[in-house]
Parts: sequence; C-alpha cells; structure tokens
Amino acid sequence: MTTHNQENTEEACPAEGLLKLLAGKWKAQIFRLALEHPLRFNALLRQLPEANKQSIALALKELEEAELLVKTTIKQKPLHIEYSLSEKGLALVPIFRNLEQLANI
Amino acid sequence: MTTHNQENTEEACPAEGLLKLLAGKWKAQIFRLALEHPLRFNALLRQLPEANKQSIALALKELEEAELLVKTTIKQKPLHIEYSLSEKGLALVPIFRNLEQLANI
DNA sequence: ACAATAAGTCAAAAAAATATGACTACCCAC
DNA sequence: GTGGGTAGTCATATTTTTTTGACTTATTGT
Repeated sequence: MTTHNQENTEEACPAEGLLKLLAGKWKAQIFRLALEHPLRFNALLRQLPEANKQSIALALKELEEAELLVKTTIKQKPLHIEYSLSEKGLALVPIFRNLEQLANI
Repeated sequence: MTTHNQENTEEACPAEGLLKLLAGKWKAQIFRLALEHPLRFNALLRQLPEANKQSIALALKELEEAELLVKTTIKQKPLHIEYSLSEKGLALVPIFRNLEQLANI
C-alpha cells in the first residue's frame, strides 16, 4: 500500500509493470510521435484520429507518472502544455528497436 | 486478413503486437520459468498458484504462436508435453533485462 | 462581448482480458 | 475397472480497459 508504485499486485517480474504500461492502448504510438516532436494534447488527438480524449489523457498521465514523458507548461503567448520524452523515455528507444527487430523475424 | 499475424488492427508500430503479447497476464512469469527449465502444463499451474488453467493454456498457445515457445510432445514413459524457449524466445532475454534495468531507475 | 482553442474531467457504456467451475480424453498403476 | 495424473476445452462470470458524449475552466482572437 505504501509501496509508491502503481498497484499492490505483487509484481513477480521487475519488467512486468513497465511492460504492461507500454502495451496499453495508444502508448506506443504516442511514444513514436514524441520521438518526432513535443506533444500537445489537442494536436495529439488530431494526429490519432481513432483515439479519444479520455484514453489519450490517461495514456499521457501514465507515461508521465512512469517518468517517460515530462509535462511542461509553456508560458509563452499561446500558453500551452507540452509533453516530451525524458531521458528515461529516450532510454527506451533502443528497446523498442530491438522489439521491432524481433517482431519481424 | 491474410496477413498471418493475430489481428487486422492495423498496427501502427511494429513492436506493438509483441509488446501486447508479452504484457498479457502470466506471460512474463511463464517466460521467466521457461528460462529455468522446460515447462509442463500442470507443473506450471502448481508453480503459479494464483493462475488458472484457461489463462495458462491461452498464454502458452499465444507464446507458441508467436514462436517464442516451442511445444514438444515427449514420447517417453510418462508421455507428456514440454514447452521450451525457442531461439526467438531466447533473443528476448536481453530485452527483458533492459526493461528491468530501466524499470528500477 | 463572443466565439474558439486548449487541456482536460466525469459518469456511464461497450469491449476486451481473465477467471471459474464443469467437463473430456488419454494414458498408467493397482 | 477404479483412481489418479496429464493436457487440455467449453460456456459462463467477473474484472479491467477503452470508448462515448457531455461538461468544465482558463486563455486568446476579433
């Protein structure tokens, strides 16, 4: 309960949580887009026309909580919020690549 | 439809399918155990006391279909079936390690 | 002042993943 | 020929994840 990670599901494997997080819907696609440029909520919704607000909001929140994305409030003229890859997020890139490689063997 | 992979969900990222597969319940734990020794259905059920037949059966089938596990019928005295890691399955090991590493940063 | 955009939240519904418990079929030992 | 082990399947529940659509609050453009 006081374990500070997401649930008390007694994770048997250390990678399990991260794996589940990344496999969640829209996560991989969001990650992919974040690789190209910082993300903004509404823009993201337009880039993922099949997706819906709620799911995107949740995905962003979870990725942020996992410290893979960093949420920044841009205090410039069109005051807005940006999500960009953290170092930890970037460290995931080679892992994705390996998975992709393995996926099409 | 004729794409031979699991669904027609128009995967946007090549790694998505594999990711989703691996994140499925019991998968990581099964994988972990397969690393130690070949798996047998009922033994596995005993090793994962929280798990149930159906889910284990499905997990094994999916891992086999993804060619991460190989199913072998052992035609020896206690006639039985074994699931063991394929080469592709073994190739996943370093990826799991990387994920684990990243998970506890 | 009014409309549009940005970034969401909320309750409820629908869909997908997992779990339960009953049942098969096959071998093997006694 | 009965009891126990192996490897499952099946229909049905339950749980979790994802979607829908309505609503919110603040900022900005005209």
